[in-house]
Amino acid sequence: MSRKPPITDEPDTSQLRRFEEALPIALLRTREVVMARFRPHLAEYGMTEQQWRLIRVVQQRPGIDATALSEACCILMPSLSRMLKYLESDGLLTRSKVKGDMRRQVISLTRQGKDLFAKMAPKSEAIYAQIETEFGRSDMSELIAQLQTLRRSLK
Amino acid sequence: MSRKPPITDEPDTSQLRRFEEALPIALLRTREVVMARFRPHLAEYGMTEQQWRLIRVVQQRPGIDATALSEACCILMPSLSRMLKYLESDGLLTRSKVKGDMRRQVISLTRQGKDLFAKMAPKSEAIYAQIETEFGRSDMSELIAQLQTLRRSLK
DNA sequence: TTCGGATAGATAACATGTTATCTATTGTAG
DNA sequence: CTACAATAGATAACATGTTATCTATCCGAA
Repeated sequence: MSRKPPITDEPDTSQLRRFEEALPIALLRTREVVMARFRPHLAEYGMTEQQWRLIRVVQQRPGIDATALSEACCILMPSLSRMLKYLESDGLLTRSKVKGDMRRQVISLTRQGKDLFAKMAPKSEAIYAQIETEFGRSDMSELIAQLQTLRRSLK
Repeated sequence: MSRKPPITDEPDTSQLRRFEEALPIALLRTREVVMARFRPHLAEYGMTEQQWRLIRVVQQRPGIDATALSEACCILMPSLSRMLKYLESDGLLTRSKVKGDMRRQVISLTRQGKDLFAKMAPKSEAIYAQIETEFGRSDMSELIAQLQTLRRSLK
């Protein structure tokens, strides 16, 4: 009696529950539900989720270099390079070389980029607060803490 | 004394913590750390994360239709259409029309698709078990439960 | 000092994500 | 029965994700 049944055309109900409950898909689904709240707001300003993430980080850390921005935004360098090119040509941010290390570049928001952030931030905050209210403020911070603990466990 | 300070070139440290701790980025980072454990295994078989997710669901639910597969895998229909086209031409799955509703199609694994699943599944399970061990089995199920609770709160 | 390794960023190539729209079919109110 | 809305899936167009590779610069050991 092997514990591995033969592969057949029948549904494998033994693993169905496992997949539906697996951590990676749970993280993905949850993120979808959360981001669904933000998407209409982002769409009003023609921003993608990633572009907004990037703008926010540069607003908080003007003069950040590309590598640190990539890490902070969870956007890999090839994607980031493309995005910076477009956002720069759209006039939302500037890139400048660093004296002392000609490989690096530092990034800051233009006036237009700062204005965009200022226009979008309040509602973005409001949406986040609403999510916090619906889920529960303490549950929210507990969840975030657990996620951080998991990351530390696996690193 | 406005609570909204003027926008300057100085780092806005008041919101830095918030972004780093925000739920969407926490979910993203955590998913990255988890998936990093699976990627080498997937790469050995030339599978992307999404392709493997799809294969697993079809293995568990042969005859599933495209809409249900899209929902189960968290892959939007336009992406799914492309993937099914390629995976079918690679001989890993089949699509067939449904008598009674000519719009729908049902999907099943070919022998080759089943063999691929059978080859990959054990190590995939082992990686998952290892993650469970490092984080803690009970913490893991608690986290998954909390994620589900959050999804229900927001729906 | 110099040469080889390391680092910062860009680019190529292909896969997937996202929104809008399209076709074909099905269900339904009138 | 018919016109119309709804549904299943496909396609277009563009943005991002992912791996591999490339260039330029920096750094450290011989």
